[in-house]
Amino acid sequence: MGRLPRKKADIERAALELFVDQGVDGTSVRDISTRSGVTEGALYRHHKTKDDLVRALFARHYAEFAELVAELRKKKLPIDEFIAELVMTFYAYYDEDPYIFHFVMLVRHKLLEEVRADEHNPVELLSRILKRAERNKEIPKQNTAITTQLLLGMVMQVPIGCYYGRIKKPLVKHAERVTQACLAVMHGGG
Amino acid sequence: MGRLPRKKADIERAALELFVDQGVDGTSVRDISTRSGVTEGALYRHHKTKDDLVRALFARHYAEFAELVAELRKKKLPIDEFIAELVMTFYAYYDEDPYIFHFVMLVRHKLLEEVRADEHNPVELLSRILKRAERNKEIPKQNTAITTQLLLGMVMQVPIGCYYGRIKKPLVKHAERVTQACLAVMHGGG
Amino acid sequence: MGRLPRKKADIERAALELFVDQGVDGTSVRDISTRSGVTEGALYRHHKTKDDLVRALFARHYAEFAELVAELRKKKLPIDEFIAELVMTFYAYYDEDPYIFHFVMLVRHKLLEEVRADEHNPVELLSRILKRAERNKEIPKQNTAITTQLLLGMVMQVPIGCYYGRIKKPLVKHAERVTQACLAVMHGGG
Amino acid sequence: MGRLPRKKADIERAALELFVDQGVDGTSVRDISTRSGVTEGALYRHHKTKDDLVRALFARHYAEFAELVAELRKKKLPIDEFIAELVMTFYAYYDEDPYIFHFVMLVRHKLLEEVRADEHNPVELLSRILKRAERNKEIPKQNTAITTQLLLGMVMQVPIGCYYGRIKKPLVKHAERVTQACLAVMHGGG
DNA sequence: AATGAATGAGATTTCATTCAT
DNA sequence: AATGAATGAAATCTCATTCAT
Repeated sequence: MGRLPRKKADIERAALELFVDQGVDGTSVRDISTRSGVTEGALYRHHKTKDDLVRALFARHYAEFAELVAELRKKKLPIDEFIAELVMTFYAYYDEDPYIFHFVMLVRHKLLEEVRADEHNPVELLSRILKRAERNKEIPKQNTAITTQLLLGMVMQVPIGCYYGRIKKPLVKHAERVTQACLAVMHGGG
Repeated sequence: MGRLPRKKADIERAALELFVDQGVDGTSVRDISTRSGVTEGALYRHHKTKDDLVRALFARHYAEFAELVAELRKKKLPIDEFIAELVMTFYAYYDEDPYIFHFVMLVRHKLLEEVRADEHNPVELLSRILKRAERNKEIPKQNTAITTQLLLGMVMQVPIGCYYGRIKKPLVKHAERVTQACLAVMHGGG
Repeated sequence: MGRLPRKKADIERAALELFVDQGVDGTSVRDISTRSGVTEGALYRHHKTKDDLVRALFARHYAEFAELVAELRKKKLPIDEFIAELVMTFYAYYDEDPYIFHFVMLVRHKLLEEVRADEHNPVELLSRILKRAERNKEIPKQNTAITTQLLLGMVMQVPIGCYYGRIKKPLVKHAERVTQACLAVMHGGG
Repeated sequence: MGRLPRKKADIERAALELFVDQGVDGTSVRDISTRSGVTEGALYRHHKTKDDLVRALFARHYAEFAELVAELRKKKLPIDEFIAELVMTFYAYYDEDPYIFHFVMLVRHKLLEEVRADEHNPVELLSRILKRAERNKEIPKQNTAITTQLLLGMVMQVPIGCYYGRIKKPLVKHAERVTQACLAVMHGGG
């Protein structure tokens, strides 16, 4: 066997962090190689292009998160509990590694189209959950498309506020407040 | 007799749209010249550098919006009405030209630091408004930093949902629902 | 207007000569820029890629030559005179600028497929001419596909021998001998 | 018990074919490893460098062919018979493995200088044979340098036509016609 | 012998900016 | 004001070769 690909992880971690801190276009392959202590060429053994690296990171972490959500769905919880657990799961995930969250946020504009139709897409998923809750009379009749965006906006903005130092870590401490807000919006109707 | 500097406007419009669609770093001066039908050199007649063009666009549109907000503040409305009008103003602004809205969102990370202390900074502004409302007992005691992010998240996410076709235009039609959600969150305490 | 593209010709000439002397793959863009006294980037204003430069040079010179042949065809000469003039035209062309000839020879493997079906393709053309001569009883019945290759081989090999110093310039001095050989092969039948 | 060094053969065969199809510079070590199903590093177990591989292939196959020609010379045949046998030998060689033929043609420019003085060099050889035939009055007085190129051109062009599908395999079937043409050119004088 | 990750030098290409026209 | 060729620096990517396993 050849050498173990010990530096692959270093490259990917450096890339992830730099992408978050400087943007994808703002990060050169040289930046990545400098930060990871690996030569530029090494990146290309593991990923065909820089763009491929971005896609691979996105796909991996997006899949990871989708897995968490899928597990949660299997429990068939009532809507309120589902939201509570979703927020908690999400924020625990964030607390463990904020970079992953911010990276996924950062590139989803470019790459999400590729998984748009995917039912693991969190937006799509939340939308379906809300529609079903509406049918089940768990929540009042409403424009669920809007509600989806409202909940999403709340849940996702708090980590962003955290990144900018406006919200204190750890996020899980705020999960209850956010959940409460979500329930208020959901049940408020419209 | 001086005719309008139409080319300048063409350049700036092309730049604005490309920046939104491809990102700032993802848009070359050549892209701008191609889309605007003006040569590359011409850009430098009107803006010292590409970065200057970005800043000029941001400053102009951000100032425009800040002006709207400033007018609103002068009215010294009760918190609920202020939120209602803010959302409405914001969404009317979006409906008039979504590109401007998305552009401002896009570059605020990079450029807002320069105006961070600015009280027109929407985050800062909303934060202050909420703190005062809390002091005035208009809303219950709460972690206003969190509430700020929650409201912001809701208000800003809806236009994004619109960009991706999940929400129907015009946005002003959804202003009431969003306002209602904001009030519920604000008054819900936590 | 902008600067005149004065250096475009320099770049193309340098490229042509280097391609012949070192091969296409053996010639770097830096080589071209050094020899032409122009920066590397300049090449990319006039040609999208290095490969495009190769194609442009080939297309231009191939077309030039095809034009010569087309003119010749219009004269509707008897086969012997046609061959005589073709060889003479070809060698005069070579004497004027040997690099062009060698360049076209060099890259035809890669690029000729794009013009394979083209009736301006000299191989195709010669083949047709021979078939018609056969039908007109100007030459005896034979495998014209083979004869085409035989004539082609003779006519093209002499310039190559010239390149390696085995044949003295100018080539036109040898046109008669080559013509004579062609006629012998053509009329020899088989 | 030593099993055959099959991998070495696989590498060399893959290299040979790729060199012909894509050129030497146009073929990377990685291409060779992919096509041969052997890893990149393995190549360096058998050949010091890529260039060494090229030289080894050339030397081996050139030597093979030179051997054939040497045998032929020993027979001291009259010029006409010599040409006939040379063409036949050459084409049988081609029919057995066209890739070898094309490879030798491809790299002879670069590598033949090392064997330029070599009397097995086909150009040199043919040239000497013709000069001697001229001295022996087997053929009329002529510019043998030109005649050499003419014969060479014919003999070599037919395999090329075969490569492009203009001539049908096997080549040995065309040997007689080519020989006949060679004799006509040789004896035609000039 | 074999593997394939990693290196390091260099190739091609991009691009904001300058400048002769 | 405008043009677009040219620059120069830096970006992305390639690739023969080495080396730890």
